[in-house]
Amino acid sequence: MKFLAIDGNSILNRAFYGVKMLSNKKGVFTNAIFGFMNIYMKHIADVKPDAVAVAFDLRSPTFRHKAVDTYKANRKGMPEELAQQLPLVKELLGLMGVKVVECEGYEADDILGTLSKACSDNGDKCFVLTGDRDSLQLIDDNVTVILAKTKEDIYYTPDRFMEDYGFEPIKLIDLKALMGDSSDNISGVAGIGEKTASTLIKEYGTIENLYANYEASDLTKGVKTKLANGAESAKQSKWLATIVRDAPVDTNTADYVPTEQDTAGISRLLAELEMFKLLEKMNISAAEGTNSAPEVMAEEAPVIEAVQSELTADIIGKLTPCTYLLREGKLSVREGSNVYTTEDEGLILDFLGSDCEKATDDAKAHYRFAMAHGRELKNLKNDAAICGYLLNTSATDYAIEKLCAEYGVHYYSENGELADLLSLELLIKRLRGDIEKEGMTRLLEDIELPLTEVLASMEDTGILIDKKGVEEFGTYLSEMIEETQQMVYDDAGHEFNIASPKQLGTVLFEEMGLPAKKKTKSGYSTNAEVLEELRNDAPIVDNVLKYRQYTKLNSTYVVGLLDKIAPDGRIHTWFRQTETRTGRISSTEPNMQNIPVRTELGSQMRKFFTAPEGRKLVDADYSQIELRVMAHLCGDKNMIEAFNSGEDIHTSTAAQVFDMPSIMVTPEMRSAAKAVNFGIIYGIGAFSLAKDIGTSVAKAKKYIADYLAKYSKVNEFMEATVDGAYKNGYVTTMFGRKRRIPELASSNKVLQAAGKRIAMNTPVQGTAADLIKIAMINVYKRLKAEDIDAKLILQVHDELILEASEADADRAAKLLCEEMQNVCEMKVPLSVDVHTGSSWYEAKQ
DNA sequence: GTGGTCACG
DNA sequence: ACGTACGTGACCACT
Repeated sequence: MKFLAIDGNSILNRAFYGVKMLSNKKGVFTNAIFGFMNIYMKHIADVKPDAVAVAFDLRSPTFRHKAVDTYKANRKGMPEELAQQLPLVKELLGLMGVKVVECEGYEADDILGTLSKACSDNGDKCFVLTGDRDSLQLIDDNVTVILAKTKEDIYYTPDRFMEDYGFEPIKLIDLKALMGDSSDNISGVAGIGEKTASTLIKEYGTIENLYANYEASDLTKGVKTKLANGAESAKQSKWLATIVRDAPVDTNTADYVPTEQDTAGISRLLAELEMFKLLEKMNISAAEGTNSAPEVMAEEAPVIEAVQSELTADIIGKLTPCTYLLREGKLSVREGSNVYTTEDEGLILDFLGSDCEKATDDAKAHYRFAMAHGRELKNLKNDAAICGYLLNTSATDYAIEKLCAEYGVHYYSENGELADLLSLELLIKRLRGDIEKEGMTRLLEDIELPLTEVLASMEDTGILIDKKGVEEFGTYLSEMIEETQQMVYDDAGHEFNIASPKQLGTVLFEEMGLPAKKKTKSGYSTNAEVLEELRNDAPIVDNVLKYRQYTKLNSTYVVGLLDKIAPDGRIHTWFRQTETRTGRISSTEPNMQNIPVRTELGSQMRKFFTAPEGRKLVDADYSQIELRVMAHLCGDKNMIEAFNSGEDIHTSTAAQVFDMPSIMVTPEMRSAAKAVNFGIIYGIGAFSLAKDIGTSVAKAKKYIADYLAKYSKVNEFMEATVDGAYKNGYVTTMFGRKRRIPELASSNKVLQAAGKRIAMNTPVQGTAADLIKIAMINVYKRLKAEDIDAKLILQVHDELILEASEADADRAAKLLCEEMQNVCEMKVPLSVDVHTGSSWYEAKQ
């Protein structure tokens, strides 16, 4: 038989350090489990074993011998993030029918030693999977050690070992006895390192033989002295380095044949851990575990034998509150125990436009479907994806099946295509209850759900783009790219791919010998910040920067946007409402929230976003909304006063921090104050501030200290927010939006510091997001109510853009400005700049 | 699929 | 000793 023996601790450890930190919404870390399972599944597939054992350490204080109770004492204790994953891996393996082996007083490699010896004695083939080279001593004709490395695995057979080490595997023990191993507290022979030890073992084989013969040998005097002094230590080290092969564990290999796996249990555990990809990989449906999930009350299960019939116009008129789904042109509506279906477009539109209260899972798509046909979606009362998002802004996917698994809601996989619909009703009930409990009902009903229709309308309307203008700009850029590229080649003396950071690094820092300032994981850093510093050192640098600018504009904006022009000549972006951790919306395909504006050349791009003949674009943006939100949230008198004075906020900050009248503030002082203001919003750090304004860390520290002294309530607010985040595991915005911060539970200082900054930033960024969302809803409603010929078309976080008829443009601008300014009563005024023009470029002036 | 880079707020 | 400000999305090279 083929036996696979796995060093659980070693593999889990490798997985933990090799996979980026992951956690589920409850803050349970999962990266090691994830990595372990990937390694496990790969080797099951490769080895195809008949029997499997996973061994774990279980050491008692009386381990081995009192004299060596410091053994492995200096090995770092397991970090908490890893420790909490250990029992979960064992549980998972148990559910999979795989035997977990632990033995009081023995380490995992002792168990592997014992099992592999049993196999070897039986003539069974044994594969030992580990990340630890110590186990290579177990290799023999029947035992192959698979050494798991970061990039690849090495299958160590006796031949392969001989090739690498030049002696037999068993002599690895002798090698270690000489050279020692600090991580295992094996002292070895003082003064003998890997090189000498290896030579000695190749020559003498074992330490016994070495000690019997070394005195008469031609070894140097120094080595002889070291050996003589270390004789006792060598002997003890050999004993320590020897893996036990007779631990008291079950050595009947037949007992390790995996038993049947508990698919429901696996599904429940992995859903809890939010490891859906793995579940898929294991060919288990995410829904399988939920039928027996403890949270599900039997009476909550809906009637499975729903009466199915064709939807008719007659039924539509009589529908009471219902849930529905619209998938690939097929509508299914559930009302009580009835399910109605239809593929008739007219009926579907009639249903969407009916007065019946509705709940679904992707309302924005349905609004768009209705709008595209000049119809409406009326009385939409709930959306499962939006609820799922509000309850956990960090998930990647809010599909019904996953939400069911996550919230322990019954999922009727046996009911085929209607499973989602049957489950949706229960799901909505559950999610709605949770939203209520978490105090987010108003956020859902007054902000997110109404916003869905606004976003749908914005997507549906789109923005006109001057295709010809963009193409001409592209032609110009192509010429410039060609020209700049040639100059770079000339400077370098040969052609290469300038877009490859690797090749560029070689050219700049090796061939041309420019000073490398920063390194990335994979080589030299060549980003703009680094190149900017080298600008005066060589002409190639300037040309590379220009090349980057031109190619970025061309590929991302010219080519990228031309690719997205719809038949109506407009760009219809997708606004994502369940994407960001903070509550902002995002924009994709194309991203209309990062159209260039900061550079002269880049901003030309905005000239191609236009209003059609007879219409105008109206653009309004909040000024320093996040700082104003901060002033409101913390209630600092000085900060509020600064905003109330109507003076430039950065000048005002400089005046207060440097304690002088505004008129004395120099541009440098203002710019430093501006940087500090930004830093405050991001969760300040002296290092980054220093880098940003090009000063010393010490000076940056003083700026921050002076700032926080002047605005003491800001300091108090930040501290209170971070404290609350530690206590609750989440932070909230002014309108009750929540974001969980699992980073704060980490014992990794860097991660925890990042968690603190997230805690400080999210209430501010999130509240600003709440505010503009409310403004959008109000603007949308008023434009309709007042019958103004204008429509919202874009949102860029603190900026809203309307397209209006020339006749209504002024009214629209006034309305837009009013709604944005008056969106909410605050302790500071909200200031809005509004402009009108024929293009986005003009309207932003 | 990941990392580097760069566009925006 | 190490990394270094918050939130996004797109494109390219490379594995």
